[in-house]
Amino acid sequence: MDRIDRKLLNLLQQDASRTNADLAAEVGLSPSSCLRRIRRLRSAGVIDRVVAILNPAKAGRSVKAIITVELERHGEQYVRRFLDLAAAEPAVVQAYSVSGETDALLMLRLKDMEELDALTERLFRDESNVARYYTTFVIRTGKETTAIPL
Amino acid sequence: MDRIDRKLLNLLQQDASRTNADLAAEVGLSPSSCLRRIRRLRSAGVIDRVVAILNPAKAGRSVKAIITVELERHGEQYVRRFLDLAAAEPAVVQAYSVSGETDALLMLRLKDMEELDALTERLFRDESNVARYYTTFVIRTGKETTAIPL
DNA sequence: CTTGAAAAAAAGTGCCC
DNA sequence: GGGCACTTTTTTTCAAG
Repeated sequence: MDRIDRKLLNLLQQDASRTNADLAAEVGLSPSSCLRRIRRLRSAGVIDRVVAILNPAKAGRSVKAIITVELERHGEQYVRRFLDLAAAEPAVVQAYSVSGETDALLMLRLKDMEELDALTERLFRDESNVARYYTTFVIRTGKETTAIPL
Repeated sequence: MDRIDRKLLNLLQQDASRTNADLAAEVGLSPSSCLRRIRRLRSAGVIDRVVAILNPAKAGRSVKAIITVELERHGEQYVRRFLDLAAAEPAVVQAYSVSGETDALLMLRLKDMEELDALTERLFRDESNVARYYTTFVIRTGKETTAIPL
C-alpha cells in the first residue's frame, strides 16, 4: 500500500467509472501495471465493492431522518436483536449500536412522512424492549461522501 | 421510470461493476436497450455517480464517531457556516443540519482517538459559536448501505 | 519479481430496422 | 426495443529490466 495505491483508491472512491487507461495515465503507470494494482486491491478486500450512487431526490427518497433509540434492557444480545430488526427495513440505510445515553442510531431514507409513521409503528410498537426513541430530520446536507480519507 | 428501470437501479446499487450484457440478461433486455436505459438514467441524474466503496478497517479508518452540535446562535447563516467548516475536514463523511435539540450532526471516519482530538480542537476551539457538542462512538454496525430503496 | 508493449478477447457504442 | 457492424477497453500473453 504505497503512494500510488492510495492515489488510485482516492480516484476510484471519487469515480469508479473511469477507464483503466485513463487512471493509469493519471497515476503515471502503464495500463497493465495499473490494472494489476486495482485487482490486487480488490482481491485483498481494500476495495469492498463498486456501486452506483443515486440522487435521493430523483429516486423519490428526499426525506432523511435520524432515529436515536434507548432500549429498556441494554445487554449486547438485546441491542443486536434490535439492530437486526432495524436492518431488515429497506428505508434504514445505516444502523449502529452506539456509546453514550442512547443504545442505537438509525439513519433513514424516506419517501414521505407516512412511510416514517409506518416504519416507527413496525419497529417500536411490537418491540417491547424500546424505552424511548427520538426522531430528528435532516434539514440541509452539508456533506455526504462515501470516500474514506487516506 | 418503469419496473425495469427500478430493477436496473437496484442491481447497479448493489454492484456497478457488472457488465452491460450481464445486466441485460438479468432484466430480460437486449444489451443495446439495456445500455440505453442506463445511459438515460445517468444523464437524467438519477444515477449520480459510480464509486468504489472501501473496507474501512483495511483502509485504516476503523473508528466511527458521531458528533451532535448545538450552536450558540441558531440562524441559518450560522448553521451553514459551521457545516462548511465541518465539510472541509476529510474525516467528516457526513455533515447535516438537523431539527430538534441540536443544530448539526457529523458522521466521522477516524484512524484513532488522536485524530478525533485534533479534529475537535480545530472545529470547536476557534469556533466561538458552538455552545455544546456530544461525541458518540459506533460500537457495532448492523447495517451500512449506499442503496436507496426503490 | 515487476514492468511495459502488443495481441486477443470482451465489452461498449451508434446506427439501422 | 432488437440486431449488427464498429470502436474502445479490458485482459492475457510474453519478452525485457
